[in-house]
Amino acid sequence: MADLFAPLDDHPAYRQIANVIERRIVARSLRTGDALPSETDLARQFGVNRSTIREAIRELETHGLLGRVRGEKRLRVTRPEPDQVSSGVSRALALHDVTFLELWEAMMAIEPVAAQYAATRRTPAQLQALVRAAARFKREVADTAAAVIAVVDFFTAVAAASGNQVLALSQAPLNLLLAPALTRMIDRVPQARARIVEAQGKIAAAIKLRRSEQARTWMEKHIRDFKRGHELESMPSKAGK
Amino acid sequence: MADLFAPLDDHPAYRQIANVIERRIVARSLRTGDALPSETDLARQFGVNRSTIREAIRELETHGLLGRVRGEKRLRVTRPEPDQVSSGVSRALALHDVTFLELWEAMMAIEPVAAQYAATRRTPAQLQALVRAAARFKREVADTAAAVIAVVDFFTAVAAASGNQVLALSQAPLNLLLAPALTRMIDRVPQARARIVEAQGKIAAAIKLRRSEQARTWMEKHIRDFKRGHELESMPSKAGK
DNA sequence: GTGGCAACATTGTCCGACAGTCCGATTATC
DNA sequence: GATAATCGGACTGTCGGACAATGTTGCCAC
Repeated sequence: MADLFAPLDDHPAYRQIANVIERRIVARSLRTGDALPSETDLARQFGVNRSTIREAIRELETHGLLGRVRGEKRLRVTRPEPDQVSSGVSRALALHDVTFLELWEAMMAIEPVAAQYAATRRTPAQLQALVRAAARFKREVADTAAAVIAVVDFFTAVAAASGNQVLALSQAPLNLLLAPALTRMIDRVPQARARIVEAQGKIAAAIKLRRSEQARTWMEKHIRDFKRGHELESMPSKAGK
Repeated sequence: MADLFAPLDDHPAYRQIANVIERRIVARSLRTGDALPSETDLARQFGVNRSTIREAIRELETHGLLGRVRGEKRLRVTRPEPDQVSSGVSRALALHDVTFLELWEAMMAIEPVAAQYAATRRTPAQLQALVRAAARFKREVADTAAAVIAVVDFFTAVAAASGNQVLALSQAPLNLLLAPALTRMIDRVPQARARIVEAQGKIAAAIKLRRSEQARTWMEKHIRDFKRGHELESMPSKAGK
Protein backbone atom coordinates (compact mmCIF):
# COMPACT_ATOMS: atom_id res chain seq x y z
CA MET A 1 0.00 0.00 0.00
CA ALA A 2 2.67 2.43 1.01
CA ASP A 3 4.94 3.52 -1.78
CA LEU A 4 8.37 2.04 -1.84
CA PHE A 5 10.04 5.32 -2.53
CA ALA A 6 9.16 8.67 -1.11
CA PRO A 7 9.58 11.61 -3.42
CA LEU A 8 12.75 13.35 -2.45
CA ASP A 9 12.42 17.05 -2.27
CA ASP A 10 15.66 18.83 -2.80
CA HIS A 11 16.28 21.42 -0.21
CA PRO A 12 17.88 24.56 -1.49
CA ALA A 13 20.79 25.75 0.58
CA TYR A 14 18.92 28.63 2.14
CA ARG A 15 16.31 26.27 3.49
CA GLN A 16 18.84 23.84 4.86
CA ILE A 17 20.65 26.63 6.61
CA ALA A 18 17.43 27.98 8.03
CA ASN A 19 16.63 24.53 9.36
CA VAL A 20 20.00 24.12 10.96
CA ILE A 21 19.74 27.42 12.74
CA GLU A 22 16.16 26.76 13.71
CA ARG A 23 17.08 23.46 15.28
CA ARG A 24 19.79 25.19 17.23
CA ILE A 25 17.28 27.65 18.55
CA VAL A 26 14.65 25.11 19.45
CA ALA A 27 17.27 22.99 21.14
CA ARG A 28 18.27 26.05 23.16
CA SER A 29 21.78 25.78 21.92
CA LEU A 30 21.17 29.32 20.78
CA ARG A 31 19.28 31.02 23.54
CA THR A 32 16.80 33.83 23.51
CA GLY A 33 18.58 37.14 23.49
CA ASP A 34 21.80 35.80 22.06
CA ALA A 35 23.14 37.85 19.21
CA LEU A 36 23.64 36.10 15.92
CA PRO A 37 27.00 36.31 14.16
CA SER A 38 27.14 38.81 11.34
CA GLU A 39 25.91 37.76 7.91
CA THR A 40 29.43 37.80 6.57
CA ASP A 41 30.55 35.58 9.38
CA LEU A 42 27.67 33.16 8.90
CA ALA A 43 28.42 33.02 5.20
CA ARG A 44 31.97 32.07 6.01
CA GLN A 45 30.94 29.45 8.58
CA PHE A 46 28.41 27.80 6.31
CA GLY A 47 30.62 28.22 3.29
CA VAL A 48 27.98 29.94 1.19
CA ASN A 49 27.41 33.36 -0.16
CA ARG A 50 25.99 36.13 1.92
CA SER A 51 22.92 36.35 -0.29
CA THR A 52 22.12 32.77 0.57
CA ILE A 53 22.50 33.49 4.26
CA ARG A 54 20.20 36.43 3.94
CA GLU A 55 17.46 34.31 2.43
CA ALA A 56 17.83 31.83 5.24
CA ILE A 57 17.66 34.58 7.81
CA ARG A 58 14.51 35.99 6.25
CA GLU A 59 12.80 32.69 6.90
CA LEU A 60 13.69 32.64 10.55
CA GLU A 61 12.84 36.28 10.91
CA THR A 62 9.34 35.83 9.59
CA HIS A 63 8.86 32.89 11.90
CA GLY A 64 9.65 35.23 14.73
CA LEU A 65 12.68 33.24 15.78
CA LEU A 66 15.02 36.07 14.97
CA GLY A 67 14.43 39.74 15.40
CA ARG A 68 16.17 42.87 16.39
CA VAL A 69 15.50 45.31 19.15
CA ARG A 70 14.50 48.72 17.91
CA GLY A 71 17.30 50.65 16.30
CA GLU A 72 19.77 47.86 16.70
CA LYS A 73 21.52 46.39 13.76
CA ARG A 74 22.48 42.93 14.85
CA LEU A 75 19.93 40.18 14.83
CA ARG A 76 19.25 38.30 17.99
CA VAL A 77 17.38 35.18 18.87
CA THR A 78 13.82 36.04 19.81
CA ARG A 79 10.88 34.19 21.16
CA PRO A 80 7.98 34.36 18.77
CA GLU A 81 5.36 36.61 20.30
CA PRO A 82 1.71 35.62 20.28
CA ASP A 83 0.47 38.45 18.14
CA GLN A 84 3.07 37.79 15.51
CA VAL A 85 2.31 34.10 15.35
CA SER A 86 -1.41 34.53 15.49
CA SER A 87 -1.49 36.98 12.64
CA GLY A 88 -0.19 34.21 10.46
CA VAL A 89 -2.85 31.85 11.69
CA SER A 90 -5.69 34.24 11.18
CA ARG A 91 -4.48 35.11 7.73
CA ALA A 92 -4.50 31.44 6.95
CA LEU A 93 -7.99 31.10 8.30
CA ALA A 94 -9.20 34.10 6.38
CA LEU A 95 -7.87 32.60 3.18
CA HIS A 96 -9.73 29.42 3.97
CA ASP A 97 -12.99 31.35 4.08
CA VAL A 98 -14.01 30.50 7.57
CA THR A 99 -17.60 31.23 8.35
CA PHE A 100 -18.80 33.21 11.28
CA LEU A 101 -20.26 30.05 12.72
CA GLU A 102 -16.90 28.32 12.70
CA LEU A 103 -15.32 31.27 14.42
CA TRP A 104 -18.11 31.42 16.93
CA GLU A 105 -17.89 27.75 17.82
CA ALA A 106 -14.19 28.09 18.43
CA MET A 107 -14.68 31.14 20.60
CA MET A 108 -17.35 29.31 22.51
CA ALA A 109 -14.88 26.52 23.18
CA ILE A 110 -12.02 28.69 24.29
CA GLU A 111 -13.13 31.98 25.79
CA PRO A 112 -15.29 30.68 28.65
CA VAL A 113 -12.56 28.33 29.73
CA ALA A 114 -10.07 31.16 29.61
CA ALA A 115 -12.37 33.29 31.73
CA GLN A 116 -12.77 30.50 34.22
CA TYR A 117 -9.04 30.07 34.72
CA ALA A 118 -8.56 33.81 34.75
CA ALA A 119 -10.83 34.04 37.76
CA THR A 120 -8.61 31.76 39.79
CA ARG A 121 -5.24 32.79 38.51
CA ARG A 122 -5.26 36.41 37.45
CA THR A 123 -2.59 38.64 38.90
CA PRO A 124 -3.49 42.15 40.02
CA ALA A 125 -1.83 43.59 36.95
CA GLN A 126 -3.76 41.31 34.63
CA LEU A 127 -6.99 42.18 36.37
CA GLN A 128 -6.23 45.82 35.92
CA ALA A 129 -5.54 45.42 32.22
CA LEU A 130 -8.82 43.67 31.78
CA VAL A 131 -10.81 46.19 33.76
CA ARG A 132 -9.18 48.96 31.85
CA ALA A 133 -10.15 47.47 28.51
CA ALA A 134 -13.73 47.21 29.68
CA ALA A 135 -13.65 50.82 30.82
CA ARG A 136 -12.25 51.89 27.49
CA PHE A 137 -15.06 50.18 25.67
CA LYS A 138 -17.60 51.97 27.82
CA ARG A 139 -15.91 55.28 27.27
CA GLU A 140 -15.40 55.00 23.52
CA VAL A 141 -18.58 53.14 22.82
CA ALA A 142 -19.57 55.72 20.23
CA ASP A 143 -16.45 55.31 18.13
CA THR A 144 -16.94 51.99 16.38
CA ALA A 145 -13.31 51.39 15.49
CA ALA A 146 -12.08 52.16 18.97
CA ALA A 147 -14.85 50.09 20.50
CA VAL A 148 -13.95 47.06 18.45
CA ILE A 149 -10.34 47.39 19.48
CA ALA A 150 -11.43 47.58 23.09
CA VAL A 151 -13.45 44.38 22.74
CA VAL A 152 -10.49 42.59 21.25
CA ASP A 153 -8.26 43.92 23.99
CA PHE A 154 -10.70 42.68 26.59
CA PHE A 155 -10.61 39.16 25.19
CA THR A 156 -6.87 39.29 24.95
CA ALA A 157 -6.60 40.46 28.52
CA VAL A 158 -8.85 37.67 29.76
CA ALA A 159 -6.81 35.10 27.86
CA ALA A 160 -3.59 36.51 29.24
CA ALA A 161 -5.03 36.42 32.74
CA SER A 162 -5.86 32.76 32.31
CA GLY A 163 -2.22 32.05 32.96
CA ASN A 164 -2.26 29.57 30.15
CA GLN A 165 -0.09 30.41 27.20
CA VAL A 166 -1.60 27.73 25.03
CA LEU A 167 -5.09 29.07 25.51
CA ALA A 168 -3.82 32.58 24.97
CA LEU A 169 -2.12 31.65 21.75
CA SER A 170 -5.10 29.66 20.55
CA GLN A 171 -7.36 32.55 21.27
CA ALA A 172 -5.29 35.30 19.70
CA PRO A 173 -6.08 34.50 16.06
CA LEU A 174 -9.77 34.50 16.81
CA ASN A 175 -9.62 38.14 17.74
CA LEU A 176 -8.30 39.18 14.40
CA LEU A 177 -11.07 37.30 12.70
CA LEU A 178 -13.67 38.66 15.04
CA ALA A 179 -12.80 42.28 14.43
CA PRO A 180 -14.37 42.72 10.99
CA ALA A 181 -17.50 40.77 11.87
CA LEU A 182 -17.83 42.69 15.09
CA THR A 183 -17.47 46.00 13.35
CA ARG A 184 -20.44 45.34 11.15
CA MET A 185 -22.47 43.95 13.99
CA ILE A 186 -21.81 46.74 16.40
CA ASP A 187 -22.75 49.24 13.76
CA ARG A 188 -25.99 47.69 12.74
CA VAL A 189 -27.38 46.16 15.87
CA PRO A 190 -28.28 49.01 18.19
CA GLN A 191 -28.54 47.04 21.39
CA ALA A 192 -25.17 45.35 20.93
CA ARG A 193 -23.13 48.00 22.67
CA ALA A 194 -25.16 48.01 25.83
CA ARG A 195 -25.06 44.24 26.06
CA ILE A 196 -21.31 44.20 25.64
CA VAL A 197 -20.88 46.75 28.38
CA GLU A 198 -23.00 44.66 30.71
CA ALA A 199 -21.29 41.39 29.90
CA GLN A 200 -17.81 42.82 30.24
CA GLY A 201 -18.78 44.31 33.56
CA LYS A 202 -20.08 41.02 34.89
CA ILE A 203 -17.10 39.07 33.62
CA ALA A 204 -14.63 41.54 35.04
CA ALA A 205 -16.42 41.51 38.38
CA ALA A 206 -16.44 37.74 38.51
CA ILE A 207 -12.76 37.57 37.70
CA LYS A 208 -12.03 40.19 40.29
CA LEU A 209 -13.92 38.26 42.95
CA ARG A 210 -12.35 35.02 41.78
CA ARG A 211 -15.70 33.44 41.00
CA SER A 212 -14.62 31.07 38.30
CA GLU A 213 -18.04 29.61 37.59
CA GLN A 214 -19.61 33.02 37.20
CA ALA A 215 -16.80 34.17 34.98
CA ARG A 216 -17.33 31.18 32.79
CA THR A 217 -21.08 31.43 32.45
CA TRP A 218 -21.04 35.16 31.85
CA MET A 219 -18.45 34.72 29.17
CA GLU A 220 -20.67 32.09 27.61
CA LYS A 221 -23.58 34.48 27.59
CA HIS A 222 -21.36 37.16 26.17
CA ILE A 223 -20.27 34.95 23.29
CA ARG A 224 -23.81 33.75 22.69
CA ASP A 225 -24.78 37.35 22.28
CA PHE A 226 -22.35 37.63 19.43
CA LYS A 227 -24.15 34.90 17.60
CA ARG A 228 -27.48 36.53 18.13
CA GLY A 229 -26.06 39.86 17.06
CA HIS A 230 -24.65 38.33 13.96
CA GLU A 231 -27.94 36.73 13.08
CA LEU A 232 -29.76 40.01 13.54
CA GLU A 233 -27.20 41.84 11.52
CA SER A 234 -27.27 39.45 8.60
CA MET A 235 -31.03 39.25 8.52
CA PRO A 236 -31.76 42.29 6.40
CA SER A 237 -35.39 42.56 7.44
CA LYS A 238 -34.58 42.96 11.11
CA ALA A 239 -31.33 44.83 11.03
CA GLY A 240 -31.29 48.37 12.26
CA LYS A 241 -30.70 51.13 9.73
CA MET B 1 1.06 61.45 28.77
CA ALA B 2 1.05 60.20 25.24
CA ASP B 3 4.24 60.88 23.39
CA LEU B 4 4.16 63.52 20.76
CA PHE B 5 6.06 61.44 18.26
CA ALA B 6 5.78 57.75 17.58
CA PRO B 7 8.98 55.95 16.77
CA LEU B 8 9.14 55.51 13.04
CA ASP B 9 10.16 52.08 12.00
CA ASP B 10 11.68 52.00 8.59
CA HIS B 11 10.60 49.06 6.56
CA PRO B 12 13.30 47.66 4.33
CA ALA B 13 12.28 47.26 0.74
CA TYR B 14 11.98 43.50 0.92
CA ARG B 15 9.45 43.77 3.70
CA GLN B 16 7.41 46.42 1.94
CA ILE B 17 7.30 44.30 -1.16
CA ALA B 18 6.30 41.27 0.84
CA ASN B 19 3.50 43.26 2.40
CA VAL B 20 2.25 44.54 -0.91
CA ILE B 21 2.10 41.06 -2.37
CA GLU B 22 0.56 39.69 0.79
CA ARG B 23 -2.20 42.25 0.69
CA ARG B 24 -2.86 41.33 -2.90
CA ILE B 25 -3.22 37.72 -1.92
CA VAL B 26 -5.43 38.34 1.08
CA ALA B 27 -7.59 40.65 -1.00
CA ARG B 28 -7.92 37.84 -3.53
CA SER B 29 -6.59 40.05 -6.24
CA LEU B 30 -4.04 37.28 -6.60
CA ARG B 31 -5.94 34.07 -6.32
CA THR B 32 -4.93 30.67 -5.08
CA GLY B 33 -3.27 28.75 -7.85
CA ASP B 34 -2.24 31.78 -9.83
CA ALA B 35 1.36 31.71 -10.94
CA LEU B 36 3.54 34.55 -9.81
CA PRO B 37 5.57 36.49 -12.36
CA SER B 38 9.19 35.50 -12.58
CA GLU B 39 11.65 37.01 -10.15
CA THR B 40 13.23 39.04 -12.91
CA ASP B 41 9.88 40.35 -13.92
CA LEU B 42 8.92 41.24 -10.37
CA ALA B 43 12.23 43.00 -9.92
CA ARG B 44 11.45 45.07 -12.98
CA GLN B 45 7.91 45.85 -11.85
CA PHE B 46 8.93 46.91 -8.37
CA GLY B 47 12.05 48.60 -9.64
CA VAL B 48 14.38 46.76 -7.31
CA ASN B 49 17.07 44.20 -7.60
CA ARG B 50 16.28 40.54 -7.93
CA SER B 51 18.00 39.79 -4.62
CA THR B 52 15.55 42.06 -2.91
CA ILE B 53 12.64 40.33 -4.57
CA ARG B 54 13.98 36.99 -3.48
CA GLU B 55 14.10 38.06 0.14
CA ALA B 56 10.52 39.25 -0.11
CA ILE B 57 9.45 36.00 -1.67
CA ARG B 58 11.14 34.00 1.06
CA GLU B 59 8.93 35.73 3.59
CA LEU B 60 5.76 34.87 1.79
CA GLU B 61 6.95 31.38 1.15
CA THR B 62 7.55 30.69 4.81
CA HIS B 63 4.13 32.08 5.60
CA GLY B 64 2.75 29.48 3.27
CA LEU B 65 1.23 32.09 0.99
CA LEU B 66 3.47 31.08 -1.87
CA GLY B 67 4.65 27.65 -2.80
CA ARG B 68 5.34 25.49 -5.74
CA VAL B 69 3.85 22.22 -6.78
CA ARG B 70 6.32 19.40 -6.74
CA GLY B 71 8.91 19.58 -9.46
CA GLU B 72 7.62 22.83 -10.79
CA LYS B 73 9.77 25.85 -11.04
CA ARG B 74 7.39 28.74 -10.95
CA LEU B 75 5.94 29.91 -7.71
CA ARG B 76 2.21 30.03 -7.30
CA VAL B 77 -0.15 31.46 -4.77
CA THR B 78 -0.98 28.85 -2.16
CA ARG B 79 -3.32 28.61 0.75
CA PRO B 80 -1.43 28.08 3.96
CA GLU B 81 -2.09 24.52 5.05
CA PRO B 82 -2.93 23.77 8.66
CA ASP B 83 0.08 21.61 9.37
CA GLN B 84 2.43 24.22 8.04
CA VAL B 85 0.86 26.98 10.07
CA SER B 86 0.52 24.93 13.19
CA SER B 87 4.13 23.87 13.20
CA GLY B 88 4.99 27.51 13.62
CA VAL B 89 2.60 27.86 16.49
CA SER B 90 3.79 24.83 18.32
CA ARG B 91 7.39 25.85 17.89
CA ALA B 92 6.47 29.15 19.43
CA LEU B 93 4.74 27.45 22.30
CA ALA B 94 7.65 25.11 22.84
CA LEU B 95 9.98 28.07 23.09
CA HIS B 96 7.70 29.59 25.68
CA ASP B 97 8.12 26.52 27.86
CA VAL B 98 4.51 25.57 28.12
CA THR B 99 3.78 23.13 30.86
CA PHE B 100 1.90 19.93 30.40
CA LEU B 101 -0.93 21.40 32.43
CA GLU B 102 -1.32 24.30 30.04
CA LEU B 103 -1.39 21.96 27.11
CA TRP B 104 -3.86 19.72 28.84
CA GLU B 105 -6.23 22.53 29.69
CA ALA B 106 -6.26 23.66 26.10
CA MET B 107 -6.89 20.15 24.86
CA MET B 108 -9.69 19.83 27.37
CA ALA B 109 -11.24 22.97 25.96
CA ILE B 110 -10.99 22.04 22.31
CA GLU B 111 -10.99 18.30 21.73
CA PRO B 112 -14.34 17.43 23.33
CA VAL B 113 -16.05 20.18 21.42
CA ALA B 114 -14.44 18.98 18.22
CA ALA B 115 -15.64 15.45 18.92
CA GLN B 116 -19.14 16.71 19.58
CA TYR B 117 -19.38 18.51 16.26
CA ALA B 118 -17.71 15.64 14.50
CA ALA B 119 -20.53 13.39 15.60
CA THR B 120 -23.10 15.51 13.87
CA ARG B 121 -21.16 16.60 10.85
CA ARG B 122 -18.62 13.97 9.89
CA THR B 123 -18.66 12.77 6.30
CA PRO B 124 -18.21 9.07 5.56
CA ALA B 125 -14.66 9.70 4.42
CA GLN B 126 -13.80 11.58 7.58
CA LEU B 127 -15.30 8.83 9.68
CA GLN B 128 -13.23 6.31 7.86
CA ALA B 129 -10.02 8.26 8.40
CA LEU B 130 -10.76 8.43 12.08
CA VAL B 131 -11.64 4.76 12.40
CA ARG B 132 -8.55 3.84 10.50
CA ALA B 133 -6.31 5.85 12.83
CA ALA B 134 -7.86 4.07 15.80
CA ALA B 135 -7.28 0.72 14.13
CA ARG B 136 -3.70 1.63 13.44
CA PHE B 137 -3.11 2.45 17.06
CA LYS B 138 -4.52 -0.89 18.09
CA ARG B 139 -2.39 -2.70 15.57
CA GLU B 140 0.88 -0.92 16.25
CA VAL B 141 0.36 -0.52 19.96
CA ALA B 142 3.68 -2.18 20.64
CA ASP B 143 5.71 0.27 18.61
CA THR B 144 5.76 3.41 20.70
CA ALA B 145 6.68 5.81 17.93
CA ALA B 146 4.04 4.47 15.57
CA ALA B 147 1.47 4.43 18.34
CA VAL B 148 2.07 8.06 19.19
CA ILE B 149 1.66 9.00 15.56
CA ALA B 150 -1.58 7.09 15.45
CA VAL B 151 -2.89 8.98 18.47
CA VAL B 152 -2.01 12.28 16.88
CA ASP B 153 -3.65 11.20 13.66
CA PHE B 154 -6.76 10.24 15.55
CA PHE B 155 -7.06 13.68 17.11
CA THR B 156 -6.38 15.29 13.78
CA ALA B 157 -9.04 13.19 12.13
CA VAL B 158 -11.60 14.09 14.77
CA ALA B 159 -10.81 17.75 14.40
CA ALA B 160 -11.09 17.52 10.65
CA ALA B 161 -14.40 15.72 10.98
CA SER B 162 -15.72 18.54 13.13
CA GLY B 163 -16.22 20.48 9.95
CA ASN B 164 -14.80 23.52 11.65
CA GLN B 165 -11.56 24.83 10.24
CA VAL B 166 -10.96 27.14 13.14
CA LEU B 167 -11.17 24.34 15.64
CA ALA B 168 -9.03 22.17 13.42
CA LEU B 169 -6.37 24.81 13.13
CA SER B 170 -6.48 25.58 16.83
CA GLN B 171 -6.10 21.95 17.62
CA ALA B 172 -3.28 21.13 15.24
CA PRO B 173 -0.47 22.73 17.24
CA LEU B 174 -1.53 20.88 20.34
CA ASN B 175 -0.76 17.59 18.67
CA LEU B 176 2.82 18.48 18.05
CA LEU B 177 3.23 19.42 21.66
CA LEU B 178 1.47 16.34 22.85
CA ALA B 179 3.69 13.93 20.98
CA PRO B 180 6.80 14.09 23.17
CA ALA B 181 4.81 14.03 26.41
CA LEU B 182 2.74 11.16 25.14
CA THR B 183 5.79 9.19 24.13
CA ARG B 184 7.14 9.23 27.64
CA MET B 185 3.78 8.49 29.15
CA ILE B 186 2.93 5.61 26.90
CA ASP B 187 6.28 4.06 27.58
CA ARG B 188 6.18 4.28 31.30
CA VAL B 189 2.57 3.85 32.23
CA PRO B 190 1.65 0.27 31.39
CA GLN B 191 -2.10 0.67 31.39
CA ALA B 192 -2.06 3.70 29.11
CA ARG B 193 -2.24 1.78 25.85
CA ALA B 194 -5.28 -0.22 26.78
CA ARG B 195 -7.12 2.84 27.98
CA ILE B 196 -6.38 4.68 24.76
CA VAL B 197 -7.65 1.79 22.72
CA GLU B 198 -10.86 1.76 24.68
CA ALA B 199 -11.39 5.50 24.54
CA GLN B 200 -10.70 5.72 20.83
CA GLY B 201 -13.13 2.90 20.24
CA LYS B 202 -15.89 4.58 22.21
CA ILE B 203 -15.29 7.94 20.59
CA ALA B 204 -15.22 6.48 17.11
CA ALA B 205 -18.39 4.54 17.78
CA ALA B 206 -20.18 7.61 19.10
CA ILE B 207 -19.14 9.64 16.10
CA LYS B 208 -20.21 6.88 13.81
CA LEU B 209 -23.64 6.71 15.42
CA ARG B 210 -23.85 10.50 15.50
CA ARG B 211 -24.18 10.59 19.26
CA SER B 212 -22.70 13.99 19.91
CA GLU B 213 -23.09 13.96 23.68
CA GLN B 214 -21.40 10.60 23.96
CA ALA B 215 -18.63 11.65 21.66
CA ARG B 216 -18.02 14.65 23.82
CA THR B 217 -18.03 12.94 27.16
CA TRP B 218 -15.85 10.10 25.98
CA MET B 219 -13.37 12.54 24.58
CA GLU B 220 -13.36 14.28 27.93
CA LYS B 221 -12.61 11.04 29.69
CA HIS B 222 -9.93 10.31 27.14
CA ILE B 223 -8.22 13.61 27.76
CA ARG B 224 -8.58 13.27 31.51
CA ASP B 225 -6.74 10.01 31.22
CA PHE B 226 -3.81 11.85 29.75
CA LYS B 227 -3.57 13.97 32.82
CA ARG B 228 -3.69 10.97 35.08
CA GLY B 229 -1.14 9.22 32.94
CA HIS B 230 1.13 12.20 33.08
CA GLU B 231 0.86 12.39 36.84
CA LEU B 232 1.68 8.73 37.18
CA GLU B 233 4.54 9.04 34.82
CA SER B 234 6.11 12.02 36.51
CA MET B 235 5.67 10.58 39.99
CA PRO B 236 8.84 8.50 40.21
CA SER B 237 7.60 6.33 43.03
CA LYS B 238 4.59 5.07 41.14
CA ALA B 239 5.83 4.95 37.61
CA GLY B 240 6.29 1.59 35.98
CA LYS B 241 9.79 0.52 35.07
C1' DG C 1 -1.68 14.12 -32.77
C1' DT C 2 2.50 12.39 -30.50
C1' DG C 3 7.24 11.97 -29.46
C1' DG C 4 11.54 14.09 -29.35
C1' DC C 5 14.67 17.77 -29.49
C1' DA C 6 16.58 22.34 -29.29
C1' DA C 7 16.25 27.14 -27.79
C1' DC C 8 14.61 29.79 -24.13
C1' DA C 9 13.27 31.17 -19.42
C1' DT C 10 13.77 30.81 -14.63
C1' DT C 11 15.69 29.62 -10.29
C1' DG C 12 19.59 28.87 -7.05
C1' DT C 13 23.90 30.43 -6.07
C1' DC C 14 27.98 33.16 -6.38
C1' DC C 15 30.97 37.49 -6.64
C1' DG C 16 31.93 42.13 -5.89
C1' DA C 17 30.52 46.73 -4.62
C1' DC C 18 28.71 50.81 -2.13
C1' DA C 19 25.85 53.91 0.77
C1' DG C 20 23.85 54.46 5.20
C1' DT C 21 24.07 53.65 9.83
C1' DC C 22 25.23 51.69 14.31
C1' DC C 23 29.08 50.89 17.65
C1' DG C 24 33.08 51.58 20.14
C1' DA C 25 37.04 54.16 21.04
C1' DT C 26 39.42 58.42 20.95
C1' DT C 27 39.65 63.08 21.58
C1' DA C 28 37.93 67.70 22.79
C1' DT C 29 35.28 70.54 26.13
C1' DC C 30 33.45 72.22 30.36
C1' DG D 1 36.52 63.77 35.88
C1' DA D 2 32.38 63.64 33.31
C1' DT D 3 30.22 64.70 29.25
C1' DA D 4 30.09 65.85 24.38
C1' DA D 5 31.87 65.82 19.69
C1' DT D 6 34.52 63.00 16.33
C1' DC D 7 36.23 59.29 13.73
C1' DG D 8 37.10 54.60 11.86
C1' DG D 9 35.39 50.06 11.54
C1' DA D 10 31.73 46.81 11.10
C1' DC D 11 27.47 45.52 9.42
C1' DT D 12 23.15 45.67 6.88
C1' DG D 13 20.34 46.81 2.81
C1' DT D 14 20.57 47.07 -1.90
C1' DC D 15 22.58 46.84 -6.35
C1' DG D 16 24.60 44.94 -10.74
C1' DG D 17 26.21 41.11 -13.18
C1' DA D 18 27.22 36.19 -13.95
C1' DC D 19 26.66 31.10 -14.56
C1' DA D 20 25.06 26.23 -14.01
C1' DA D 21 21.12 23.37 -13.64
C1' DT D 22 16.63 22.57 -14.75
C1' DG D 23 11.90 23.40 -16.15
C1' DT D 24 9.19 25.15 -20.31
C1' DT D 25 7.91 25.82 -24.85
C1' DG D 26 7.74 25.77 -29.60
C1' DC D 27 9.08 23.31 -33.68
C1' DC D 28 9.88 19.43 -36.47
C1' DA D 29 9.52 14.71 -37.92
C1' DC D 30 6.70 10.85 -38.00
